[in-house]
Amino acid sequence: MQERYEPLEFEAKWRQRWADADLFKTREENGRPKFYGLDFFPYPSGAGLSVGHCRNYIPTDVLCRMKFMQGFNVLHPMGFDAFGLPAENEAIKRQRHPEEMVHEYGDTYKRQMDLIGIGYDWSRSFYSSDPSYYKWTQWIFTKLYERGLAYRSNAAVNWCPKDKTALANEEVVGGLCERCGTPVEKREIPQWFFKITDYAQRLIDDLDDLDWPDGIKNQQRNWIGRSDGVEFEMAVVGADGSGRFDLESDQADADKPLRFRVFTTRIDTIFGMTFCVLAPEHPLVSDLAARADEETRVKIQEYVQAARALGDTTRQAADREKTGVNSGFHAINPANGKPVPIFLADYVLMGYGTGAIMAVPGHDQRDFDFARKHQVAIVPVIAPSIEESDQVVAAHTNGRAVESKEGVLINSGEYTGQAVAAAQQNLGLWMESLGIGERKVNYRIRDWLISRQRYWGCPIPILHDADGSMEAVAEECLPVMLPQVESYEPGDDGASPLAGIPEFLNATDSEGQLARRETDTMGGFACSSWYFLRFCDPHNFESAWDPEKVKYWMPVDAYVGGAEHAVMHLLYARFWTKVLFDIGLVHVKEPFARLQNQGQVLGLTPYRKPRDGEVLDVGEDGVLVSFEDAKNLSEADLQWRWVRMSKSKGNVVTPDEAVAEYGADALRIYELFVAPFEADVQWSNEGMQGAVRFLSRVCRLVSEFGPRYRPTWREELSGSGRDIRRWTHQTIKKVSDDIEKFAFNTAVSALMIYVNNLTDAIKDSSSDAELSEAVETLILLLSPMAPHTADELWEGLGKTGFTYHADWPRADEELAKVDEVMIAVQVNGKLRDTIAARASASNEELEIAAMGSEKVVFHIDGKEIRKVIVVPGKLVNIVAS
RNA sequence: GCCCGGGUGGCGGAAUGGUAGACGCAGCGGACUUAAAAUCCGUUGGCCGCAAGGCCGUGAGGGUUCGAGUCCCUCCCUGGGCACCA
Repeated sequence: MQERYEPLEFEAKWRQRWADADLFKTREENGRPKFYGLDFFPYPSGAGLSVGHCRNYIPTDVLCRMKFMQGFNVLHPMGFDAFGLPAENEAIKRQRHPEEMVHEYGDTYKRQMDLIGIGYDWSRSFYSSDPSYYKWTQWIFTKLYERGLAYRSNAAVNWCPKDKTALANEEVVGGLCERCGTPVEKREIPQWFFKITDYAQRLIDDLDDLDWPDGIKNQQRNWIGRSDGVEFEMAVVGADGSGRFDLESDQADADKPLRFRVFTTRIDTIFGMTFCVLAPEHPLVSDLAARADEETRVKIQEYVQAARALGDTTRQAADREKTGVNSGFHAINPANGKPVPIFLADYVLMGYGTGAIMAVPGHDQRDFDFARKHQVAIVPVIAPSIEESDQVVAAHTNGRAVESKEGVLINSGEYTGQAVAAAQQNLGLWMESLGIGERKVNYRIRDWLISRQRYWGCPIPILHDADGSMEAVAEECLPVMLPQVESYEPGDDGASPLAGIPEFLNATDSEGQLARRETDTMGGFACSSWYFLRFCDPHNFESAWDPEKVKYWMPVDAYVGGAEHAVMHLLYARFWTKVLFDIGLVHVKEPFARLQNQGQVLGLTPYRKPRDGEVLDVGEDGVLVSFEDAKNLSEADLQWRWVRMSKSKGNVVTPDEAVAEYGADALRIYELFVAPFEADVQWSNEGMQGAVRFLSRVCRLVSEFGPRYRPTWREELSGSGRDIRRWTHQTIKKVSDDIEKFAFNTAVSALMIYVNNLTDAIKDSSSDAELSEAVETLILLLSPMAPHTADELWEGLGKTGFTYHADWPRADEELAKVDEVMIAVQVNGKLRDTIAARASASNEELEIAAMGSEKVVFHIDGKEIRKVIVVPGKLVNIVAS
């Protein structure tokens, strides 16, 4: 038997045996509860896995292994998110075809996942680029199309000039392409969208029932961005401010009354409106320009042109000066009938609300800044109280709007004196009663732009008929196969490379007429929005899935991955699931009942202090240097930092290296133990060494005890090793509970304590039966975390088969109970002594025992005892003065 | 600016309102060794003390409580997300 942890001697052997036994093939036996454990669908990168990625896969594996041993049918699959830009860009760079490339990379991932002992059922694996998979991605697209949830629209979209494709809003961060950091441009191209906005409210509401990290739920709520407010109508009047607009003009519809609608969340401040703003793209702008005098018309047109020319990044920079132009027209404030000037300004966005606002400079900082620059009046209408209205004026003098919702209305006609909340309610009702406006909810989220003008994606299954209409490709004609091509580089013209392939492009519609295929492909997030359903029934060629199988396995019970997907994948997958629920194709409204985000593994990385005048990359305050160069730098110039492992930083540790040097189980134990699951960790060779030591101690304990091991210990328990049995059953409970709640670090800690205790206990030659139970239990509790070592030791005890097939130990609450406890004795809240007591001791007994302590007597000497607090099993606190 | 996290020994971290620092890493002392590595044993928050013991201590300040790392208020630092979204 192994006397120390020597992974080279047995780990590979066990992996081979597991593979030979098909150990991780999904069990679907009747009468067992199910458990679906899933890792985020990875894109297989050419760099392979780092030990950072393992931080995702190891914990899920531990939980799944324990669940299986507890008798669950466990679904623990893995596949590859192979379609999409990262793969295609990599393929272009390497002059390879993405198809063969992703399979090669996927094989590497699989090899590495096997190397660290992850128990995936590979028989269920697939690539999202497999026609047998994307056929059904297309099929789901047609389902959305039939329901009006997939539509084509000419829109000003975010275009990445480097990746040469349109991007979803979620893929644009701070005006830059999330993937390559290139500033995005606005382009008017017909694009495909999914109508996720129809589901905005449900996507917010159903978060409540999910067992997800609060941070992620919050991010989703913020991204969807519900705002409750009032939308109302404003009438445009002549420049003199009187009467309805009916300016004399030779234009035919010049006397048509002009109106526009505004949305506000602060209807309570309506009496403070001193101007209105239209977005430069607002449809009313051209009407106003047409009716304006020559000089103003030119000014308006110039401003609209200038706004259009600005990129989103510049235009939406929050610290930019507020530009704008006065239209010369006015609008009537419905609350007090007063006319206010209408400006055009690009700080108002056409894409949100109505593209027009009522501006209240007294209580909105943006309006305040604009009003100051353009000399518009600022009227305070909210104050802490009527008496304290001067505070508001003082703030304005200091250049600040008062955005607080605390306080009451002032200068607000009959509403003066009302609290903000009441006034919001009352003004909303008043507007509704007169039909001027109504209370309304707006969402920040936009529809999901799904089309990409790229080759390597799932073709959108749509035909453009000769008459200009569109139709979805019929199910029996799916999949629309992505053609095999030599060259697939994207062009600058906004057209997909597929548009240049006549054999693909030309097709016939359902009536046999000539038609043109849609040539855009779907962004990768479409493919990953349903893969968790396919895993339930991956070999189904008749349909996307058998509803019974999905009904059995869904929802995912533990979904594990990085927090960076908080609002993209997780929102899209929830949306698709809801649509499929509405169609009746799945029975769950939410795909992922429980979500856990693992922390990252950081590598120590050398940086050099910038030289004078050196320009740094965005977000960096030093210059990345290679480990070689670092050796030649002076200590003053060199800075070591902990940063996320990545190929480009040169700080990656691969599982291959870690396993070769320390062993797979050591890597597993280290990553589980080093920090809480969700925390970032700093990679350390010393820490790995600690894991090796722990596993060696386990081996030594089991091998030293081995000769005394009694397989029939159950019949031989004598009642002597009470402590041993108590540790055993306490540890079973602790480890089981901790794994369940993703507290792997404390689970390992509990095993370490257990091992330390048992190491002492075997020095005593008695209690062999109790120790036999303990050693068996130790191996089984260790099995999900260090499965190779557990199986090796299990066999060493003379057992046959795998620990994976053994029953998970059950904690006996009676045995876990302590019969003697240490009671803390405090005087005035300060610890003065600890005393031993029976666990069943009554409060009175504890109080008497505490009073009997010499140390306590010393501290209460001469004082009056005012109160004694007894916490059974814990402490006695004597309050004396 | 808004919304979430997080500040505990030299380090990673543990602690249902009830003995702060479990467990591990690093350090120190010792055993084994010709020696080193490995391993094992002991020790390790700070200050005072020969010791017994005492005092201080969970970012800062206040509060609630018999008792606060934990709950409440104010502030500081820090990580992340969103951000001209009306």
